[in-house]
Amino acid sequence: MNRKPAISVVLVDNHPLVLEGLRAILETYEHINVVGTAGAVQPGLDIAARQAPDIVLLDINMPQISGIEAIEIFKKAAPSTKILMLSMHDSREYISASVVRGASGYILKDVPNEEIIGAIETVAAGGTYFSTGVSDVLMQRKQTKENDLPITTREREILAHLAIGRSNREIAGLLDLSVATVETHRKTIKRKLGVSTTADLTRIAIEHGLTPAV
Amino acid sequence: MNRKPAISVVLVDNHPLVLEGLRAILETYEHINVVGTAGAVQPGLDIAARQAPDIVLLDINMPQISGIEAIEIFKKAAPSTKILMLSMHDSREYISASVVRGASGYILKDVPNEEIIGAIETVAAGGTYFSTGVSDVLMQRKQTKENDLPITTREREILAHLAIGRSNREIAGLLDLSVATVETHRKTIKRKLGVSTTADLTRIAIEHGLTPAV
DNA sequence: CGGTCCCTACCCACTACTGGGTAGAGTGCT
DNA sequence: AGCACTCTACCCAGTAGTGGGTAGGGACCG
Repeated sequence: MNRKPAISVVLVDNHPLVLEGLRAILETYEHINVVGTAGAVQPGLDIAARQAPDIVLLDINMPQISGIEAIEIFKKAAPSTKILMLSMHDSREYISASVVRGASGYILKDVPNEEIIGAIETVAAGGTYFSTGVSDVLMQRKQTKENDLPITTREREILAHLAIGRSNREIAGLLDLSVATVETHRKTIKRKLGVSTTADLTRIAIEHGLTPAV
Repeated sequence: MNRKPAISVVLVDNHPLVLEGLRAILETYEHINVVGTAGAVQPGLDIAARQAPDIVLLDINMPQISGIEAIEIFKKAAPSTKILMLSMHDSREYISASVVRGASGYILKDVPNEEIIGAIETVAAGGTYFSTGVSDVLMQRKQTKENDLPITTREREILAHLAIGRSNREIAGLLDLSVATVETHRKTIKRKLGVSTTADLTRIAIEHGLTPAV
């Protein structure tokens, strides 16, 4: 059970409970070595830069700097360290955002202890690990992304405003455009998306996460 | 430090990490006695019914039976036991729902260990404990609820449709009404709510949970 | 340099929505 | 019965959005 060299792990989570729990769980395994814990991104970075651990277990929901944003910062501070995300949610956005930024894995906090250990071992060995269900989410996400909205940046911006009920005039005012221009964009968007009503636009905007997630 | 009789506590949380973390934290205090842990409501109930602990620490987010629903069940199974809710979120709905059902306290999982201990002591002594910020939320909630939307059922229904961008005609079709009637409702809603644009209606509908939470 | 795309902006006729009314039928309360 | 309220529905004049065009300037690419 202890043939491999020990895996060094740093824990970053703003919940003391989770930190304690993780430490307690991981310390029962001889081949896993918790070399530091941090309650926020910055102290975590300091530890990671000094220790260059094999793995950073990074909570996704943290105040100030979120775990997602922190991925790239950790990658710079300790390039050889693998990032394993910890989350309460199997949210599409979080998962794909993590993968895009270079995380090696994404595990949900409610999985059995053994799965967490398995994930750490897999990622330390250079692999990737995603909790059951997470892979499906990624596949779904990829599909959605591939035939993502075939509209331009400006149009996407206009769509976001339209979707929350703003009038052409309001949008024109906000973006410092002529009302006529907004109308043109609106027409183009509808033509490109093959819809004719505002309700359809709203629906599409919500589906694609354009509305500011109230 | 150990003059008081020990406080018996049962932990119920579907996250093994949180259970371990809580146990680790609480066991460092001599006057707190973790007499059982459970990963779901049902086993927690069995323990609580047998042990009649002073306090049940109950996670709010659990599959099948949520912590909120569990409050009343625990109250029945062990009437003398105080319920202290644990949550990741300072959500208005959760907090007020917990209070209404008889929880003695509500603490957020990201508070310092000392605050958790303090909460347990306070609740064991017959008091109530709410994490900083939670009280404010309760006050807010009361206000919001009291002057909730002053519109009729029918108007609320129309508003939900309007807020997702449906046209008067579409709504008339869906509800089997004359377009004129929908327009009248629309006017009444705007007058009652004191707004003039569709964007305002959308905003209000979202704030009050009328939009079907996509 | 020519082609393509994006962003901007306008014209025109048509349709939808707005905001001001009024009003009848039904319900519930006193 | 009288009153308040809700839901329904219409009229009218004004404003906003729609759907069909066209078009110039700028960026990018071969």
